[in-house]
Amino acid sequence: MYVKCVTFDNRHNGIFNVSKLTTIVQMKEMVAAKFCAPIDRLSLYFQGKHLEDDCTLHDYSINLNHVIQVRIKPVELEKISIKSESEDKENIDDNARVADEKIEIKEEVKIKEEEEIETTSDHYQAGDAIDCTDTIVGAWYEAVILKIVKKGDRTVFKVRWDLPESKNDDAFDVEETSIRPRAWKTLDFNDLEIGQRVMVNYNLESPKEIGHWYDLTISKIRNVRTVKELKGTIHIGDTERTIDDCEINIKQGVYQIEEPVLISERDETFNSRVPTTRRIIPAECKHCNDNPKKNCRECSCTVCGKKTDPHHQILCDECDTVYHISCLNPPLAEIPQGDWYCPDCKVNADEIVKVGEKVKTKKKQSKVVGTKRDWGKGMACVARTQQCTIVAKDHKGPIPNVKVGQTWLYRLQVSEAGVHRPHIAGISGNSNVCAYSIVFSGGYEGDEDNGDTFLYTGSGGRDLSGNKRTAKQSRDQVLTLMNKALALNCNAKLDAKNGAVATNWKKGIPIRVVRSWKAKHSKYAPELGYRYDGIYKVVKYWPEKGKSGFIVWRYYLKRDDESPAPWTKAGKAEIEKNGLKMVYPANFEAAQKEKNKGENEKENDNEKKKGKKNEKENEKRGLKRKTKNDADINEVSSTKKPKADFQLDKKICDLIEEDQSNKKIWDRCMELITEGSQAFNDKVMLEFACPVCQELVYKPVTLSCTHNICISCLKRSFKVGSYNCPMCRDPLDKDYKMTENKELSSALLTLFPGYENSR
DNA sequence: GATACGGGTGTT
DNA sequence: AACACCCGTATC
Repeated sequence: MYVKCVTFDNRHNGIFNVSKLTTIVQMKEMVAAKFCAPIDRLSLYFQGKHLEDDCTLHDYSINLNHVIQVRIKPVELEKISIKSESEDKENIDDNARVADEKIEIKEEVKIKEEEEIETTSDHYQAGDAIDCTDTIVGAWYEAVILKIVKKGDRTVFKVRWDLPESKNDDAFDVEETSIRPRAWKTLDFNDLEIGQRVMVNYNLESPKEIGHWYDLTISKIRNVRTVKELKGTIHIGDTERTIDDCEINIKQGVYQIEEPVLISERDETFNSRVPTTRRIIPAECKHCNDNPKKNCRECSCTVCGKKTDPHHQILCDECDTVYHISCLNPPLAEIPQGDWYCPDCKVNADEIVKVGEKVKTKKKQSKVVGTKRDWGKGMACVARTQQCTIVAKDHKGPIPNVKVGQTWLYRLQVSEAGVHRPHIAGISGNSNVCAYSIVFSGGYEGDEDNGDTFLYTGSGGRDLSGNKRTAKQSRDQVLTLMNKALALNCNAKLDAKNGAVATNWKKGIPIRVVRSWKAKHSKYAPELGYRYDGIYKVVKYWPEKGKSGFIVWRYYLKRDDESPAPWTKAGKAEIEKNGLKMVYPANFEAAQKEKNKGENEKENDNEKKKGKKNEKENEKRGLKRKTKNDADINEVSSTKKPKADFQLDKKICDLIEEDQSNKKIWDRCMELITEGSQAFNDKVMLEFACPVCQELVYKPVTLSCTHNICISCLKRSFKVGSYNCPMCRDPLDKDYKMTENKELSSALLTLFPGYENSR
């Protein structure tokens, strides 16, 4: 698998071919070589965690395309001066790097030395109860000012959260913009007005549950006798981020936002009006809702559940489970010094705690470390890096922007493209609706391929115990799950006993068919990877005793697609015309190139050797070229270099021509036409992405600032009082009349047929 | 929680 | 070349 390493300053980066069992030390060696930095000055981080030398990438769940941060520790100042004086021979690059670091260090020191002088503020003083936003959640929490200081020319407030357990030494620095006087006045629902800004409780993830306290600009009030409804735009902290159309749970109260008051204008009531209770926020333990009277084995002692005697409770350094030391077996007399692991985590005493080693391998994952196999170099278990959102998961028929003949190297990429979503399963569908797509891999005995028609076998009836993914038939297949789904595509009444024949096969529900290169006995399979072969339909299906002796369900599929099949002469011409190229995983080609480059530099290979090398490499990877008997297949000479002479349909050209208001954007897209339809379509999708919903614009409005927005997205934005272009903030009139750019609409819909179904 | 026509490495 | 083995992931 491939991972990317980047320094914090983004000055160095590189892609590395690693396996799950690659250790952090090995990783450091690779990084050191590539970044020309001494290994002992490297620190690696992943998602904020420091990576320990003896652990593996697997221990930290580092997967394909993940990014590891690299810190090159600066050398201490004195050392630099000695070094640069004594080692004049150091090359220029190195000197420059060292010099840079020197500056960095000086800056660090400067910040540290910055003096804090106690000062005063017009609006606040020490001891004030305030509300303060935090940078992570972006909500307002109760806090107290401890001190006001001057750092250089900045006024900084030293505050702490107003919690029973919070102490004065938990103080942190904030700017004046992040604080305001403590809210105290709850507003009557009947007094609320549209456009008013108030503070409410909202849960971003599950709006019905109790959440944190955010500012809200009210956009809708419904107040009838039985129903009280409040909607509006939630503001995240003091930033520009907002979320429109949030429905507020008003049971928690609506607070007035307090404006800062000059200290000179404060009256006696100012401090006394601060509420004595704290506002509600989500419980830390969902299990017991933080109820101190309730026993809870989740957030308290896992043995007795009692919340008593917190000073004698310990946390396992591995799994964070809580134990009373007296509840342990055998019990401990006192809290142990240093790391402590619970009985469950301390399975293998000699695996635990080397000095300085903090992160342990997780219980569930430790098994893999025991294997000798260099697991994880492949694509078998990696996660998707992209999601197809242009159509819904249950989309039937072709995927807009995916042409017949498109191939992908791995199933993962087919999934990312939205053509066939499951990673392994051959049939994608819903047992109550129909099947959407299948992969024909010829993996079942009796699968027969005649190109335009083929015999497909259902799934199931295999013993997959022992964590297997495939196996021999060991029992009868039944017409349930995906087998039933595929049967529903047939234009006939479902018969789970005897099967059925379509009355009019063309009227069946379309199925996207992907042919796998693993269908070794098929003449129609691609040489490598997975190829979209277009729409097929189920002509008939029936149960049958397979070679294994068990019943399997068979399906006879027939092609029903306007585009020529990829194995025909016309189909090959189409592929060439459209410039369809194999889709590789992200970074795959770059890493491959890198690898070849490295080897070529080493051996100073010539062009011919390079070619051979590539072939050899591919062979090693199991990507052998297939030799096949293609006697009765119309083949276009494969020695010819693929060249895209793709041209847009006249119909589309005319539609584009009509969309004069976007001429410049279309011109930019047209520049890519020589690279084939794929490149062109990708560009169109990029250029015409709605800045609000990030999808291809649907029913677009073209603003005078040239930006295109979905009419529904723009309406939503207006509804909450934002009268600007969402892209460039160009002001718009409150009464701006939104009109759909019909020309752009029809051009896009013609270019991406079926797209409107997903909107 | 069960299911799945992947994609690797190592062994026969 | 065939097979045994193993795993994380997405979907139902």
